[in-house]
Parts: sequence; C-alpha cells; structure tokens
Amino acid sequence: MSRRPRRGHGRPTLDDVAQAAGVTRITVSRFFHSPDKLAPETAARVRAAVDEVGYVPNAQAGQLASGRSRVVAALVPNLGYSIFAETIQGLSEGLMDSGYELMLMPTNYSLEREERQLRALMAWSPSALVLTGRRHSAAAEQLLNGLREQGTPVVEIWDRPDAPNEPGAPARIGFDHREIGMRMACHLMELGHRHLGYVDNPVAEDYRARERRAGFAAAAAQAGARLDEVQAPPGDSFDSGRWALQQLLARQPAPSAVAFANDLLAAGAWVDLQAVGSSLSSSPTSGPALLGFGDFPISRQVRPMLSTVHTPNAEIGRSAARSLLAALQSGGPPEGQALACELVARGSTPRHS
Amino acid sequence: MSRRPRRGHGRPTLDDVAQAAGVTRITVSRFFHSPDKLAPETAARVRAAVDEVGYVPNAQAGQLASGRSRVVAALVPNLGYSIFAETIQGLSEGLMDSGYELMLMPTNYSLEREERQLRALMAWSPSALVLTGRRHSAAAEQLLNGLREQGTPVVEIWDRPDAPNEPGAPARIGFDHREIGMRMACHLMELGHRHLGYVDNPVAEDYRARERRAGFAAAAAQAGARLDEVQAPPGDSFDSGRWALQQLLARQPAPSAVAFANDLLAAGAWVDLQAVGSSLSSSPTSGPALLGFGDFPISRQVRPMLSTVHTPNAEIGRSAARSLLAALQSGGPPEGQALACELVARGSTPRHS
DNA sequence: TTGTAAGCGTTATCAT
DNA sequence: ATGATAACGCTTACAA
Repeated sequence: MSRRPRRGHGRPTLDDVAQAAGVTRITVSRFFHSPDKLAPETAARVRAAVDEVGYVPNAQAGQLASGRSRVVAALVPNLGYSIFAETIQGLSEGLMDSGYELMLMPTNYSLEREERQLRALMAWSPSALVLTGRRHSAAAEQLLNGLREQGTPVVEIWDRPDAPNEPGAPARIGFDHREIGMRMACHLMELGHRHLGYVDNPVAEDYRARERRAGFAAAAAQAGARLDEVQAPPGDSFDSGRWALQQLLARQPAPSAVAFANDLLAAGAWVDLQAVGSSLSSSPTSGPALLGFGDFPISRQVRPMLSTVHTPNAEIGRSAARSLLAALQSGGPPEGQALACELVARGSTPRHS
Repeated sequence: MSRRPRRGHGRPTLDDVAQAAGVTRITVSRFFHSPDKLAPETAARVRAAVDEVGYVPNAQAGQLASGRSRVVAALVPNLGYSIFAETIQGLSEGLMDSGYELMLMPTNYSLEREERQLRALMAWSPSALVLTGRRHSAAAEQLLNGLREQGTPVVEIWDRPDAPNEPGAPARIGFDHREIGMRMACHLMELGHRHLGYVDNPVAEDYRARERRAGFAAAAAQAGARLDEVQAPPGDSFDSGRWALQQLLARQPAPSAVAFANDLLAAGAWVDLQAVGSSLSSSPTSGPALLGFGDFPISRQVRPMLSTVHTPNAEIGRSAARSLLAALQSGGPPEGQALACELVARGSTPRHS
C-alpha cells in the first residue's frame, strides 16, 4: 500500500502518522513527549492515527536526535551466584516502567573484562551506569570519570560509601565488607572464643571477600585472639566448606569458632558436623561454632540453624534504581547509600565456655 | 580546541577521525567494518587517528543508518529464582564478544507484563529475541509473528520443541514438562509405589509447573495409581514444602511417595522427615519416598540425598545464544533444540516394599 | 498551539 | 581503493 523506501525497517514513521492525522511530524512527536501541549482534539486525531498505522517509535532515531539513550547498563561479576541475581532482579524492578531499559553485562570477576565491557558500552551512551565494587582498572576509572564529568550518573554497588558524603566521591550503595568481617569476629569473641578460624571463598578476584577476611583477622589480632585461615577450594560450595573446616579442625589446637565467606560453605561444614556429632554420641554437639555470611535460605533450614550475616541483596538493586532515576531526573549526581547488614545469631554460635 | 556544536554528545565523530587521518568519513567507517578493503597504509593512518582523537563509535547512529540494532532481548519471568539466573548467565556468556548486547526484561510470570515489555522492545528493533515459554498473550503472538516474518530470530526457552522440526514452527530450546512429570511418576511407580502425592508450586502463572503436575497425574491415572495433590503456599520454599507434605501425610491412607515442583520444596520436607524419623527411632526412616525437581545443590547435601530431575539450566542459555547467533549470521530461522533432563535417583527414593 | 528548518552520526548506493 | 551523496527517523531551536 504505502511506499517502501530502499532502506530502513519499513515500519511506519512519525511522518506516516502525521499524514494520517493531518498534522506534521513534530506534532506527533509532541503527542508522545508533551501531550499537554496539544489541543485536545488534535491529540485525539493523533492518537487515532497512531493506532491506525500501528506506529512504534524508533528508539535509535530518537536517541540519535536527542543525544540521550534510555539505557541503563549494569556490570556484575556473575549471575549464577544468587546474590547478584537478586540484586539485578531488584534493579530491574526499580527500573520497570521508567522508560529506561536494562543492559546487562557480566564481568566474570575480571577487571580486564569489566574494562572491555565498559568500552563496548561507551558506544551506547548509557544514561546511567551500575558497576559492582569500587575497584576498577586504571583505564576503566578514566572512562568512568569521563562519563561522570559529562553528567552520566554512575553508582557502584556492593561496596561501602565513602565516609561523609564527600562531594565528587563516587556514589556507592552497599556496606563496608571489612567492617562486617570485624563484626563477625567480634560476635564470636563476645561468645567467649579465643581461637578463631576463617574459611575464605575460592574466587581469587573477589576482593570484597578478601576485605571481610582482612577485617575478621584485624579484629581477632586486636583482641589478641588466635586465628587460623584457609581458602576453600573451587567446586561445590558445600563440599568445599566441609573440606576447609576439616583442614582447620585437624590442627592442634583447633579453633573453637569458624567464620565462612558465605553460607553455602558454612552450611556444608555445619551439616557435616552435626552428622558426625550425632553418630558418635547422642549428646548435643560440642564442636566448633560456625558463622556464615549472606543469610541464604538454607541457613534457616539446618538444625541447629546457622548464624549468619543478613545482606540486603535485592535492596541494593532497588536502591541503585532509585538513586539513578532521581539523578537522571534532577540532573545532579546520584546519591550513595549505606545499607545495613544484620548479624543474625542463631543456633550455630551458642555461648561458649 | 575543537568546535563544540550546539547538539550531540560532543564526542569525536567519524568526521573528526577522518580529518585527522586525511581521509573521508566513509573510509573510517570501512576501517571498522571491512578493514581488508583499505590499503594497508591507509588503515594504519586511520588506526592512529582513531587513537589520537579517542574515537568511540555511536551505536545509535550506526543502528539508525543500518537498520540493524545489535541488541538481543531476553524476557524471563524472574531472576531471583536461580534457575533463570543461571540461564541468563549462560546466555550472556554465549553472547559475549559477539558484538550483541543483552537487554534484560523481567516479566514477573505475567503474560500481560510480557506483552508490555514486548511492546516497549519493538522500539529497539532487537536483532533477536529470547522468550520464556511457548505461551503468550494473543497480542504478543501477533507482535512475535510480525518480528519473525521480518526475519528477526526468536527462540522460546524452557519449553519443549514441537515434535518433528516443523518448518515455520517456533524455535524452542528446552524440554517437555509434561513428559518430565510423567517420568517422575513412572520412577516412583517402578519402585513399587501405588499411592502417590504431588506438591505443586505456589506460582499460579507458572504453567510449566502445571504441566509437570498434569503429566505426573496422567501417568499415575494410566497406571491406576492413586494420587493426592496439594499446592504449596507462598513463602519460604523449605517451610512451604514441609507444610505441604504434612497435609498429604495427614490423609488416610497417606501416599507412600511424593513428588515436588522443585527441590527446595522437597528438601524442606525431606529434612523435616529425617529429623522426625531419627528422633522417634534410630532405625532408617520408613516414611514416604520424596522426589524433587531441578537438582539444586542442596539436594546432594541432605542425607539421604534427594532424588530429583537434573535440568540443563545454563545449557539452555548457551544453546539459545548459539542458535540465535547462527540464525543472525545465516539469515535463516533459528533452530530449536530438545535438551535432556536426567532423573537422578538418590537416597530419597529407595526401592519400596 | 502548531509549524519550519536544520541537524544528530552513521551506513547504503553508486560513482570514480 | 576511495569518495560524494543521500538517506535513516527523530528532536531541538526558533518562528509564527
């Protein structure tokens, strides 16, 4: 019916709608972006014309003309690991119906990979950016600074906001992993433990896990407690945690309380401990206290229940979405937010001695 | 230094590079898209100029001009639920470095939501599309058909391919949930059970879970076995599964084997059963056999280990990426793929009577 | 309240 | 092997 130009999608354009409505292109454009500037009856004609021709806007053309992209990009280490999946779920919920679309790029815990993704991203002129963590390659930092100067809101999630909202400081949404590590150690020491163990996770590039461990070690040292550390091997987390605990318990003397980089590691070790305890004697276990991190659902399911640190997985994503949308609207920089973690003391860390 | 036009990002453009290299725009464009068409020394000059001015392509402009978008969109019910997170992880790994970016849209298990996301998506002219499941609203089907006719590859994941690769049939990557339901029932009946139970999941819109249940019921009916069914309530899956099993066991007579919509439900029920069993007697439990679905890591951790169905979570994503990229390259339609599930018989389904 | 003119930065087509 | 010209579909700036 209608002319089919040599190029393009062949989809109806603003001009097609305009023709059908007896107005010009720009009026139709206004119908979408500032409908209140149209005379009501004009708007009605345009609406009818839009339906009639089946008009769908062309995002690329609009973005090229306006210089704004309606893309929010998120770079996360991994999705299979459920905490980031929950964060992304929160982020996409927060972005829903905002007119922005979420572009997702996994970095596999690699700063180099993150930098490459960031470069690829530049081509899209994203409206806003979500990065995981505060550490990036030098080149990535440069790209980010460029974006920030140009007014693109950037938030870093899953890491601590810098102390007092310093102006110009990167906006971060999350918590201080080092501090959480310290709190974990303090919890165990408050229960009377003087010889602690720590099982770190096997992902070498996960510096946040390293920080928790470092905080844990610092608090232990400060209190004069003894500390044994071990890195869990890759593979099934449960098995890995079990193996790591055995390593610690084999030492003489063995720690009386052990903290883990995450609940999966801890749960594996914990159920093993219970099984051994109950087969050797029917009395309640007198083995080490165990403390996890992440408050995975499993932790409430083992008996006794696993003590852990509750992290605001989905809330980090929702908060990031709020912060970015606010910044996008106001034109100002995005705000960071310190989100609380809660140390949930349950049955696996009873009072000691 | 350089002119700052009234509009645009102010980023260097092809023309800036061209000027620095002493060539024209189009030569620089060719440098990126068909470098072998350039004289080697011209290419070298262009390369230097690109670095010099710090050129980054403008995706919107390129896509507007070419009519192709370099966006692959994926619509999934939910990410917090780990199986889809693993699928998306597989998908994004498969897409990595392909030049296509992943746009992620959650549908919250709502067909209406899916339709809206699809409409929003049309504005982006995605190069390819990933949908979850074969069921969509009528309007969504229309949109999809339009896309397919126009040559956009579309694959539906987590559902069964249609029988023999019918031409024109939607490409699906996954398996037949109804058939898996039947296999689950058969497994239990082969062990000697004649009175089965089924615990369905609480997400009313998850038709795939309904299909597994229907298959389970059909197989039971066909074999003349008795069946009791119950829907798990919303909330923590472990607790929910536990509650549901109690409902079934309270009936007189009670089923001797119970299947669950997923491993979380099953695991909650299973550990509960073991706890009760061991506190009442030290003999091995003689309670009902339990069968899960999904092969979550937890299932290998409970003792006895939970029998379940292993699903190819990440493989579905990787396969979708492969199929779409192949279709994009060949220009043909994408291919579906039937992926195998494996029924993993473990300790929770021992031989019966 | 509506319209005109001039791009936005790239790629397709055809020419040299 | 390189270039000139004309889109691509929309929005901004300025007029009327």
